[in-house]
Amino acid sequence: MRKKKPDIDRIFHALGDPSRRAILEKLSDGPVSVSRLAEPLAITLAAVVQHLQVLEESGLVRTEKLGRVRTCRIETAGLAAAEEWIRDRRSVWERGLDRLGDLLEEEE
Amino acid sequence: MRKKKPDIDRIFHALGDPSRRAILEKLSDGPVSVSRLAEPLAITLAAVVQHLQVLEESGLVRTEKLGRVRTCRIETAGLAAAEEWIRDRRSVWERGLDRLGDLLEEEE
DNA sequence: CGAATAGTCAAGCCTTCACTTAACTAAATG
DNA sequence: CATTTAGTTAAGTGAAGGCTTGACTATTCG
Repeated sequence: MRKKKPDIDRIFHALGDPSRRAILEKLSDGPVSVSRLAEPLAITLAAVVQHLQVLEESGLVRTEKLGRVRTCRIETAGLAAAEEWIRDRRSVWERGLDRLGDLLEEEE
Repeated sequence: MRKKKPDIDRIFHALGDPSRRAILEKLSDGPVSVSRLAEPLAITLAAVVQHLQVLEESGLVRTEKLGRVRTCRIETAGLAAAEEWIRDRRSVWERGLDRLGDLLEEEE
């Protein structure tokens, strides 16, 4: 059993919120400061900071503070983990489809 | 502007819950009845039914009732949409990395 | 220096959410 | 027919979640 999971639980929880996904979308264009991130978002700076905390704890975002500006960037490893989880579910299922309605169980 | 989303919102919300992901994991081995789905899950049948509703409304699962048994199966299109969203974020980011070869250090 | 800028922290407020219990319907089985 | 099996629905509860306000800390600028 592999124990070294990049916290799939926190990752998917973080991805579950639309504001957080919006942040990631913005961030995928490149590193952005917190207030710049907040600008288009119809919510308070404070709220953005809270989302950022969740994103950082889940490993989806990395931030770094220089002077009074905190710069945020996407951490691809987190996204990759989520993508992998999904791909796994899909591929197992599609392998199952090869049976084409057969009631035989798997092997392996 | 673009309205043609396969309900990314509901999909990621659905994926955000661990019980729901457990259901999907089980389902990726092949179609299963509701009560069989509930068996390993430390929650009530009623709770499972509710999760199933969320999963079905999000398009991640399709169900079909024959007699008194409802059979559930994974709908790969939903998973594919989520996977695509993630891949998009990643690829845009990685493209950006090519342009700006700025300083970034991996920490472990 | 004083003022503006960029964040941070802590309560508190609602709303949403997962889950339970309990009462109920419909189909298979003895 | 009576019972068990499989699922459905409704109502309620407690906890978590997203967001706001407001007070506070650093840093940069005129």
